[in-house]
Amino acid sequence: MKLSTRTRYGVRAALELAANQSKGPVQIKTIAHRQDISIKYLEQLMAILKSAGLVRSIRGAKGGYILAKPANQIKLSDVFNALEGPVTTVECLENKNYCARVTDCVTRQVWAEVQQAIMSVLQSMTLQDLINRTKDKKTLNYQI
Amino acid sequence: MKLSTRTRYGVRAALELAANQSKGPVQIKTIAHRQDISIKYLEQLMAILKSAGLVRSIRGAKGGYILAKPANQIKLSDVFNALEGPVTTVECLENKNYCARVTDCVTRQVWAEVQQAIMSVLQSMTLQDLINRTKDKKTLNYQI
DNA sequence: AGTATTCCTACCTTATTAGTAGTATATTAT
DNA sequence: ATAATATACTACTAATAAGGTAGGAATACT
Repeated sequence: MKLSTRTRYGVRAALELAANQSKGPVQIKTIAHRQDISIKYLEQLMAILKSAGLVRSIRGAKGGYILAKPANQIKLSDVFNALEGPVTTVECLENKNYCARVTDCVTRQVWAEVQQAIMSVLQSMTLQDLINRTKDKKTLNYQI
Repeated sequence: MKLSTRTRYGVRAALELAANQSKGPVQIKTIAHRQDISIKYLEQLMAILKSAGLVRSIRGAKGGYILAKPANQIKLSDVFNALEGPVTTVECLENKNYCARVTDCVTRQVWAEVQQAIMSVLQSMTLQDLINRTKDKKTLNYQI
């Protein structure tokens, strides 16, 4: 049940944008450098966040990325969903036709509860909440 | 954040044993057949559960597997941990030396909360609880 | 025009998951 | 004893996904 680097990197990148909301677009290379992520890889992650409607891009010189909405309106679950896909611990939670026993399968219920537990945590936090948590606002202290 | 078949199969196998606790050992091939799992693959999963101390094996003819403890003393988190490894959403939760910023990293706190949420669900259920949940005790209704 | 940036798409490498195969070892029943 | 029935052990293989590279096209600012 490990988190993919995709999600971890993506959350960190989103936080970088959140921290710089007032200061205009942030370039991929800046984020990549600050967070120690491959530029080319991050490029792809940003594209995912963009198509999920969480960030907006500005092309060309002096371009970069900005959040598409205020940081207090972006829940961690939004970022998570975009990058990790829906938190579907098992196939049959998404696709009811996956298995005939769906209606009263005990293990399915368990995994559903696990999934719900994860989502409640992630839905309860916005990017802004996380920014507020950081003690030293200048240097965002996360690198996982 | 998908669950591996390893864990899914393992939980189902453990439930088969729980359901047959009073009736002596259950053979791998029986479980494999009932749960539609490859015999050879399940063999390996049972070995993992065994080395985790959750089941005991009886070799030779009329042998098979039984739970090492009463079903109400085996938490789902035990089975999960054995098969999936500790629910470590990120490396630094296990290994504090993994990253220098550990002490006040915001994202680490988030993943820790997620991890805690998952564990509380799994720790709150025993195999017996799940058996009790099944409506029709004869045919264990799970196949995910 | 020139430079800086995102955009797009294809590729590659490595790790993990899921599964197979074969043989050795232990236990029971005959 | 011997045959039959189980697990135990170890190695191999195939498929998939994760993580990352590469190159150039499109766009926008100066």
